[in-house]
Amino acid sequence: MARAGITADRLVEAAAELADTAGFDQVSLSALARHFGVAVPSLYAHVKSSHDLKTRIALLALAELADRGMAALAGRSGRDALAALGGVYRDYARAHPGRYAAARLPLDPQTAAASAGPRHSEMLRAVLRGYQVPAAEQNHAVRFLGATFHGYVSLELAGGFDHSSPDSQQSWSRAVDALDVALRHWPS
Amino acid sequence: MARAGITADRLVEAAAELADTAGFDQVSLSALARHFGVAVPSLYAHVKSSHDLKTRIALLALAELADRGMAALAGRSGRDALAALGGVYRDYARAHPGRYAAARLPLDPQTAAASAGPRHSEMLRAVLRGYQVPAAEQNHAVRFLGATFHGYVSLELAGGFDHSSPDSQQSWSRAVDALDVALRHWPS
DNA sequence: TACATTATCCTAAGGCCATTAGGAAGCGGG
DNA sequence: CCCGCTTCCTAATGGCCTTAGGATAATGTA
Repeated sequence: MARAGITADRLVEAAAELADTAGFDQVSLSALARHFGVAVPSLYAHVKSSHDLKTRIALLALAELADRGMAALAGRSGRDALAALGGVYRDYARAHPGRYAAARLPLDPQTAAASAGPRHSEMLRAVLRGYQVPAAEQNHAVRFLGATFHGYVSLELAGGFDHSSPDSQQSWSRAVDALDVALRHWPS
Repeated sequence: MARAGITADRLVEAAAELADTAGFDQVSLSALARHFGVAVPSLYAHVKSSHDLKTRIALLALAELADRGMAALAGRSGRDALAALGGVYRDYARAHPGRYAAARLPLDPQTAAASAGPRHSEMLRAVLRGYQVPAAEQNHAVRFLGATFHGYVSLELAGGFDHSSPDSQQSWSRAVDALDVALRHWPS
């Protein structure tokens, strides 16, 4: 019987692809086994469980997002950096909704610490360097930024802005402006 | 055989309770059948499907949230109204995480239109009455507010703020301040 | 009260999914 | 060449959702 040549990485890649096209909740070992023309239990040679597979998608998404974020932030500051980082999140979520959903998965503490998650906080903190936010307020501002980015992307992805004018691009632009204002006049 | 006295409402109430205590993803017809001491297919006399049940939890949550929001907004304006409405979302999500998760479920257009969803936009719009946001900017601001509220609550619920200082209450307070600033200096 | 209707509940059965156990077969190193 | 590791298989278990069709309790009516 010819081998299918499955590796953990190829599996995760295919799973991420499936998540983006069919929805994260459609990711299953069964679906992947069908995709690779293989029996379901065969996949257990590569991943520990269905949960393990989903966690790996999350780690992939967090890493891809962090890479793009770092690239976007390079050489930018202030409002430019803010818009660039926000744009990365938004664009990634629209291009890869399944991966983005995976990235919101709760991770156990060790996994989270070893993930690209910390890099995300660092990126938000880097954006703040372009504003005069007091040191003691940095964490608050990071949380505020993260919340708004995630919230907007999440609502947009859920289709919340689909059937009402004006189009989402304009609202996004305004949201970035509003964040810029809030950071420039950070309350203390 | 004694009847269990199940009604659709009691079913949804129990499901919502289960969602809050065990997690929304633990809500299943099986679990509810066990809870009521009844065979699983019996539940189909009251709900059309598992999806129908979850949708009803979402409608319940949206309605409860809207009721509390309306009550909190009564007699308040400006920053007070902003903080009150935000507090309703945050407190509800912390007290009823399962219901809050249900409320984020995508609804088909008719169901959404008949739900309490529209009341939520109205509440956000009511908050804006306390600020000088131009009419053409109202939708942008509504989306911005909704995104930040939801984003913050969502991250907090996922445990994102659990293991880092300072505590989430302070960050929340700052987030409300930041929103207030953004609305008072809305970019146009 | 007796009966018919309806709503509630049941068992049986089929399908999809995840997981474990244990066996066969490809593939590379010695 | 062949030993061993990895990959893959079948078989079996158990959980979930759903439909079909039958029995029974509650309700209203003659």
